[in-house]
Amino acid sequence: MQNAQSGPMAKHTDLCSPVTFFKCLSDDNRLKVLMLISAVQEACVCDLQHALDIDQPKLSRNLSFLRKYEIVKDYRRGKWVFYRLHPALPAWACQTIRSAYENNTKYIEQSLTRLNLSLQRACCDV
Amino acid sequence: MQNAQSGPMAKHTDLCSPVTFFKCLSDDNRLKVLMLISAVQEACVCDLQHALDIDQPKLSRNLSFLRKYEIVKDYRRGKWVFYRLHPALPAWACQTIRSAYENNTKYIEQSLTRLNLSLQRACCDV
DNA sequence: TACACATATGTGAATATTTACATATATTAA
DNA sequence: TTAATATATGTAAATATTCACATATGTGTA
Repeated sequence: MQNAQSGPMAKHTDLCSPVTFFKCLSDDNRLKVLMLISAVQEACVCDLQHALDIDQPKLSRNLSFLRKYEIVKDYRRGKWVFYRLHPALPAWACQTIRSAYENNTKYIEQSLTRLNLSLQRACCDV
Repeated sequence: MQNAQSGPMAKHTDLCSPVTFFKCLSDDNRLKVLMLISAVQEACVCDLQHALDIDQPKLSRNLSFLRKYEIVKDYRRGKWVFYRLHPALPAWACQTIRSAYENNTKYIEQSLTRLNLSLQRACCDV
């Protein structure tokens, strides 16, 4: 008999096995979301959308993915939903995201610039 | 115009963009191979095969994947091929693998035990 | 209540990845 | 040279993921 194989995305039972965690980071938009949140602590959906320059349902899908595996947590404030790294995210995972961010500045640069522009406009203040 | 999307696996030009790196870690067998190598420095294919208990072509495919993106490097010694982390792997990436290994002992435990048994038998000594 | 804005989700098609099996290549020993 | 062992790869089918579009839900305001 063989070990468990990679197969489909892990079910909700093994929230954040290491493979599942890395699957969360293995998509361009998801990784950027995590890097951005790691950089600015929290961001609302519309700011992330500006930063990544992707359509709304696509971002929403990726956020839903990250939520499902408890990598991020959402906080609704009025009309807006803000995202942060999940408070229960293990330290090593948190550190992995931080270190990916710090060591790949070129990769995230443009998105971060856009995010900061969007934050300055403060469209989502409560 | 939208940014580059996740799309197919990155081509050989962007060796080890962070997304590509995490894609390498987002498969059960690949992640285990990397953890094992991180633990014992180097291992030959047949020992990895025993450790992971998967068929030979499947392991070979995954090693080929990791080789392609320069996460591991192969060294032939006689009939056997040994794998190590690639010497050019950036420190942050190396540290990410190490830390995934150290913080998920339960996940890799069984494979590591099998690997050590296989190493004791020393079937692949030159 | 009705409307507008922000965000999320259902669904099928498009696309990417993995698997399984057969077969190829490299090395050593007989 | 032939055989045996170790490892790699071609290929098509199976499977998983992502995309695009339409639409749904939640919240504040007129």
